Amino acid sequence: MPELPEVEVVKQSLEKYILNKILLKIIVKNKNLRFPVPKDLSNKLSNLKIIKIKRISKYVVIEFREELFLIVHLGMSGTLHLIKKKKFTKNTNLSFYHSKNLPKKHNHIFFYFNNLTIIFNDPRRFGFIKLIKKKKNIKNYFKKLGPDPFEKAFNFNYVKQYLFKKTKNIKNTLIDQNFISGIGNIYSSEILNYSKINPLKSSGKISDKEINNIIYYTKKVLKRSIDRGGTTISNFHSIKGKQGSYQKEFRIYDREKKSCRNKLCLGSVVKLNISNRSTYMCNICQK
DNA sequence: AAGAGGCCCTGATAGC
DNA sequence: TGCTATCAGGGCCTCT
Repeated sequence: MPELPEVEVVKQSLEKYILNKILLKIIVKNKNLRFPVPKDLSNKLSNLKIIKIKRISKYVVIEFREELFLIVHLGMSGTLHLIKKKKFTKNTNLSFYHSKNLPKKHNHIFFYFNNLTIIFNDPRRFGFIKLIKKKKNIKNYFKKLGPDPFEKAFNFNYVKQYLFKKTKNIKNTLIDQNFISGIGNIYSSEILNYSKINPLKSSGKISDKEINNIIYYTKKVLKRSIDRGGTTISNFHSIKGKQGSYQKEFRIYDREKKSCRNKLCLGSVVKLNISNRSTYMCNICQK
């Protein structure tokens, strides 16, 4: 699930359900995620109130009292699920499953609250959670990340300065978290198609007009996706909680051989392999 | 020292 | 049907 929009949706869901609540305990069923889950996690966090929930790039940061921060990363296949003791309602937010639809396998961590439980599920285990003490260490942990696309720091001067000295292709630069944080493989293709830029074009050769397009469409695409609840693809289970629907609006991603959706363009979608990852582009309008 | 590529892991799908 | 190969939303690490 996890590029910026999907993580933002998860963050908003968590705010709705666990902000200002007290965590009772954590049970770790499988500590072998991307990084081992710390042993004393439950001891450190039990009976502490959650006072803030943030998204930083593709990470969710849950702040507890006593300056303890739980960093959650969903990797490629991580999801959070909600079990409520009360009756499940249609208002139950995105990204959570009704208890009866909880996947049978790969439920690694259980976070217990008074009337609900949050479950971290991740088949591929590229996700992880990490505990950090003190605010200054949070800053330090994320110090290499580029600006968030919605921050003022993501502006023409910044992008121009960053790109002009780079030789690698613009697609790889867009998904480089040290440049901008939050764009991944799907949205990079979408943004470049809207911007009419060939993904293989050298970053240093991107024109001023193209820079403005990248900035404009990055915000536009990500915002639109957040509003649609993010993107849901590769469903492992047919019955889920409410899903994101941005995949219905894909203009280029996963549309190989279909026609380009840009206005007046008669091109068709080509699939490229760039650094061992799929990239989609129009064979006519993306120069 | 920037950039390319391998790798971590499970599951879905395509092709034979 | 049952095998094998390939691919999947990320990012860290190593090598050049």
